[in-house]
Amino acid sequence: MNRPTMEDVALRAGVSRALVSLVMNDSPKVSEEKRQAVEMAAVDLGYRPNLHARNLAQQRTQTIGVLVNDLHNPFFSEVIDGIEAEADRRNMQVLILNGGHHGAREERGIETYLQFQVEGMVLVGTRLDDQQLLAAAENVPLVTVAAGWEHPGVDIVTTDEVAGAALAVEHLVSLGHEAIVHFDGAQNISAAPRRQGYVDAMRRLGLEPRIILTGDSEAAARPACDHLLEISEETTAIFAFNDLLAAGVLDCLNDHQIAVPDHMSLIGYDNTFIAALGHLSITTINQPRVEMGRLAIETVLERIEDGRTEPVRRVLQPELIERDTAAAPPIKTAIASREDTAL
Amino acid sequence: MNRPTMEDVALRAGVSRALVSLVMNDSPKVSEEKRQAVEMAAVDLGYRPNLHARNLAQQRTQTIGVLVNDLHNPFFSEVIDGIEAEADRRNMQVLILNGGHHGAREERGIETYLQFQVEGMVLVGTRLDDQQLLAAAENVPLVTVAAGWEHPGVDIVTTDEVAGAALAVEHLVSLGHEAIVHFDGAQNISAAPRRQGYVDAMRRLGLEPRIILTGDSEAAARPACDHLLEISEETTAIFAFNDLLAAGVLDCLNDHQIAVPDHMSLIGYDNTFIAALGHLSITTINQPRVEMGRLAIETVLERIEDGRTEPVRRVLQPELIERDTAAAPPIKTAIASREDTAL
DNA sequence: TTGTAAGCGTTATCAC
DNA sequence: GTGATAACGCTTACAA
Repeated sequence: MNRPTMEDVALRAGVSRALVSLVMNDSPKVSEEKRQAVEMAAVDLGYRPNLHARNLAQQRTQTIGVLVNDLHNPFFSEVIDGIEAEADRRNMQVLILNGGHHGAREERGIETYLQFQVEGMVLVGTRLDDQQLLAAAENVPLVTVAAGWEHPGVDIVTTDEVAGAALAVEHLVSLGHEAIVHFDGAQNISAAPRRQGYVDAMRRLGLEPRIILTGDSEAAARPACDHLLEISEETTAIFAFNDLLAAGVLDCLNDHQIAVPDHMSLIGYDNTFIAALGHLSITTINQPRVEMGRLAIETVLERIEDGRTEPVRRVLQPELIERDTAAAPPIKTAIASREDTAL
Repeated sequence: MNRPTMEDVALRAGVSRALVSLVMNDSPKVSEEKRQAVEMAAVDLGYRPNLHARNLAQQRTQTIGVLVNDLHNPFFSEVIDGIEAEADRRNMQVLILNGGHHGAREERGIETYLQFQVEGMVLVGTRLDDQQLLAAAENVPLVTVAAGWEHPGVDIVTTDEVAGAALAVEHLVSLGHEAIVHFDGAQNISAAPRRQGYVDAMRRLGLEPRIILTGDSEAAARPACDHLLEISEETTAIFAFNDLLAAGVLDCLNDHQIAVPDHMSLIGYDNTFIAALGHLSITTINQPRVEMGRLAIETVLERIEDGRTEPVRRVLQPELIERDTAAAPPIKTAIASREDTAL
């Protein structure tokens, strides 16, 4: 026999299908007697409600679709923690789909969610373009986390990345650095605001911004770092697009016998657990990831349950986390003889 | 107006609902003319098939549920890569649910999948007990990855972790180590086989196993490491339960001014990107994670599509990855004056 | 090739 | 309280 249905349970309990439904949704208006009978029958048969039938009949799914750019990046998994916790609290089921860095996958993910009739979508760090975003937002409440431009119809939860980058620059300058270069995140969705923040802050402080197009992975660090050391003798600090990149830079500097932070300071971004690894201990910029996830669910639920219709933009504040890779620059003479005094 | 349905599309295209269905599932037996008409109507209306209705009518979901123990651990995200790639190739949709280290969440996840009518389930590193496992396996093809005991009705994809641990021990011994201690994974599902492999290998080589109950996170390393250094002067090598733990140990040794690998050798497990981080460069044991994911889907599909019924157990081989944390032990005199010669 | 009609397993609206 | 009965949106024989 196939999976038992409500009909089967009803038959066995000697009641009607509707009564079984009421019991399953523990409605108050059902006699204790019948309730017991139904519950027994259900257990005996190993009955399990069919979610599709339920969703179809109920015309709602209580489900929110989460699409994440890259499951490997620890940044995203912590945002998911916040999302799951809040969704649990609000009795919403969440589905997770992984973009895997692939635009096509992300598009398919959105389509899947739409067909699934999710009641809301949360896009975490995805790089969908405006058109795709808006197309999706027409059909369902949509909030982007750590990604995405301003758009009517799309809610945004993010941190002020421009300010975050400025924090890094200001910290380095306050330590006495002037020749600070930025290893930028290339096509990563957050690359632009961080670059912007870096450039603005440098200019504001009367310094010359210098940017090397790099990327957002550890591997991307090597060529950029090698290049920098080749062309520039005087650089004393690097502001890396993210922690992963910073880890790569650290490695490269190590190979080049350049001590951190004695001869080169380094700041990352995201404050993922990578930066916290004792052995690396990278000074970085924190984003409140769990809170971002929580807020994303809250925000999307405002549309679903409270019927909000104007877009909102929630911006959290980044924070400097001081660790061991940023310190005062070496005195000039030390720079000149970098080789001699290296680690 | 609500979401358009097939009915709406049919009306607009001037055909029957069934015809629309045929077009949607691009059946060959529909005239080019009508197909065009239907497609136009669908686009005009922004029609999107309702997955629940489809699943209900079709009596299948083409969906495999993946339940993963901990999204933070990079080990799991790579298994997921393999799962997604293979599922794509085989035209199966995968859903991901996160156990988040929580037994209760895992149970709920299984229940959700069952109600969802998934056609198969993949459990990655979960710690469900036998009873829960079997209960689930009764309803749907089930394969565990890197987790779970032998069970009729449950397929297993794993690596030979006993052999993996032995690999670590043998490598250290071949370098000349004798006083090798194991920091074990406590309640982690893989702790037992790795511990076993360590003990067996040590005994086989005539050495005395020494185990310190530790855990599976970076944070767990500190107390164990402190403890070890307090009680034992002669230890020359540590075999850590996993890379994360090894990273923590590295940090602790660093604080204690013990040079790695000069005065202490260290081997991790999993070969996650943590171990590969240039700055850490931890010698470790590799598990072919992507292949494990791929194989998991293949295995579950054998039951779904080919109707296999006897359980299988697919065991892949682990592999030693030599990096920079394991070398010959210091000569005896160096050990005695560890403090003096430290980094 | 196309249309008709009978499900798929629930929920929801009514009467009783 | 409880039971018919009509949706829900789609697929799938079967007929035409």
